[in-house]
Amino acid sequence: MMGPVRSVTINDIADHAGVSRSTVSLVLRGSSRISKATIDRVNASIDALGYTYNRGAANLRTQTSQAIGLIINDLMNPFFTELTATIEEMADREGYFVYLVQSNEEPARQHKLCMSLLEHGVAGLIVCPATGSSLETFDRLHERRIPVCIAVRPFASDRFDFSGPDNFRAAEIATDALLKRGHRRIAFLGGERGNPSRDDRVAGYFKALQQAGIEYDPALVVESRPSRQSGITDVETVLSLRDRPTAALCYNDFVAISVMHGLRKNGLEPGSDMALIGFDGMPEAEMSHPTLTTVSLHPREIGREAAELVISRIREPNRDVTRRIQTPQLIVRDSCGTAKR
Amino acid sequence: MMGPVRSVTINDIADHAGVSRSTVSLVLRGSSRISKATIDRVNASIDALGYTYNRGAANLRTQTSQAIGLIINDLMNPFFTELTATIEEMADREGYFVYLVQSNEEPARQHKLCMSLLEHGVAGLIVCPATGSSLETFDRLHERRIPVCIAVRPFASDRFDFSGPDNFRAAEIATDALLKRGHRRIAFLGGERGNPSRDDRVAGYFKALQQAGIEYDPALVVESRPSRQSGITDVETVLSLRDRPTAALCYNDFVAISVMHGLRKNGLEPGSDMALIGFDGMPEAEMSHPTLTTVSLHPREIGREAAELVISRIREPNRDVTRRIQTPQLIVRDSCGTAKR
DNA sequence: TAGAGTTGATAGAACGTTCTATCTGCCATT
DNA sequence: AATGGCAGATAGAACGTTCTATCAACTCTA
Repeated sequence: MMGPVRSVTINDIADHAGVSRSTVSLVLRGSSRISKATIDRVNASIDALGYTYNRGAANLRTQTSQAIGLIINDLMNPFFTELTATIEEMADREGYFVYLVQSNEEPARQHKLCMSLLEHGVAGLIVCPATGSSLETFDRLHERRIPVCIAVRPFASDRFDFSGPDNFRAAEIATDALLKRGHRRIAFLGGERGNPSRDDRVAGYFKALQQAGIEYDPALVVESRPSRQSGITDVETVLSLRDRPTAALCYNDFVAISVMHGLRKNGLEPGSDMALIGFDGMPEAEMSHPTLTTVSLHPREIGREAAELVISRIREPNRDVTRRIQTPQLIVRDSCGTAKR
Repeated sequence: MMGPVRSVTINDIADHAGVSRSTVSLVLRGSSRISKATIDRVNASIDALGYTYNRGAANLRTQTSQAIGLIINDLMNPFFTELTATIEEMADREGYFVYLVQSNEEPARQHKLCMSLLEHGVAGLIVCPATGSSLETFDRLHERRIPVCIAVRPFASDRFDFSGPDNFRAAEIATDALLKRGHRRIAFLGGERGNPSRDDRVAGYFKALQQAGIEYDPALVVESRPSRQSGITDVETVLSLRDRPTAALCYNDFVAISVMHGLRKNGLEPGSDMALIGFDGMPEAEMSHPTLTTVSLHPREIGREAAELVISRIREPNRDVTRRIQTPQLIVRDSCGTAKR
């Protein structure tokens, strides 16, 4: 019936209210140099005509933007959604809007998304680098001089601000907790080589073993691309060894929960037959059975810092590069062998 | 050190390549009316100068946009993230970009987000209405004549396209499955009155009971705002009854998993001591212990249809309003009483 | 060789804002 | 009565694109 209505602009408001375009613009931005009477008249016209502010046009004129791009790896992972939730809160509070996208851990897609976000005119970017990220992407961002904060995984982070967890320390803490409970054969299940988070965790695990004087057994470190099922095969790999481990670090909480299923599938009880510790501290960990001992990486803190960093760099583009590292924290529950039931 | 670099524009490219602005614009859009030689020259200049396309300026000129706004209730809920993932895939395939935001089930926030998305110039909107949504929000959208698809929960959906599950049928299916297994006292745990999804499910549950000749007992229907813990108190409410239920429908899979914890906390075993069925069909349901019987609402299908509907309406604004209802599907696992171990 | 096409490229206005500079009254001061 | 200052409002250019109309240089045809 009705064709696409030509949108109501600031000019229409001006005509309707009998003032100039400039005046309407000033009213919209709450200028103090306009009289109460005109303000009221303009606002009345705005209501009457059903006006929507065209932020794109304004951004074009002012060469600014109130959007921040956020690239996460996986929307389905609560660690990233918690991170996202905090970033959105912070951004909102500061008057920014978040364009959220997921890279699916694909560097090519990540590159495309970065370019797309630039075209969409973001004022800054928070990127959780995909495993296998190419330097080219970040070179491009750097030469465009766009404020960027790298989050969660340190990649090319000497040139950009960074907010993330201390993965090395996290694995040390977890390994120590298992050692303290008397375990000598401890596996590390899941994660792919080349993913800096995973590699740092393996390094921390190695260091803790070494300090306890335990020889490192490569057969106990199982690599795999994390999925909802991967933990099952990961744990079966170490169950097939002559000398089985009595405990395992799992790359993240997802893997840990899937390892629980793998154990049950093989007639073993998670927690008592094999002690388990995950990483991330996602809320679901508390709802698993047995409840999951995990090293919380404080996604909300990481998100808060990342948002702060990118916003502060938008405002002050030339300040020094800064790194904010969150200290991880062990949350002891039932899966690490102190089962209470 | 370096101030904010004035961005490279189409004019700079034109100067560098020794052609006109119009020519560069045509090259960017892949026009066939430009000679191979000029195309190459222009592309060379684009690479040399490091140009980024300003989509905002183009949108202003063409009065179009390739962005679709998506408002979901809760980023932390896998049902919505699966929905989102499919919508993003579809949008991407059709050349659209998704602006994703969450309403946190707050109508006021939802209203603000709608207005904000309009200002950011989306071509269309997919909204999963928050519980307690005000009609005003949707009136505003309607008078602005912006293409809108309502998803998941039918609200004001006589004026807008809709894609969602058949909640009534879902509850009938679930209730029948429990009746077939011999249960007579079946509870309905979680969800808030006023949430159309929940109300439809309760109605379907009621209908199935009625058809089986079972009298409806209001004490078995427990209302609560769903959270990661709410199922615990929900189930404790019905455990305190003289005549306890032997089975329960849970408002969604989250609630169901939390109900499992509530049962264990009270010394009961989920599945054998109380049969449980959830709704949504989220991937975690397969990873719980016992594995969760659930009615899948096919979030991916709902997302696919929603994306199709909004894109088709962007292209053809005046076609008739359409509704796409997904038929739910029971996925039988261990929690409904057929435990195999 | 004049006219008609065709191919490739272009000038200038337009999209909806904001910014800079300026203007009009009015009041107070001399 | 002339001057200065101030409050409130405005005209016109500008942001980076695309669109409409037009142009210049060829090639083909009769």
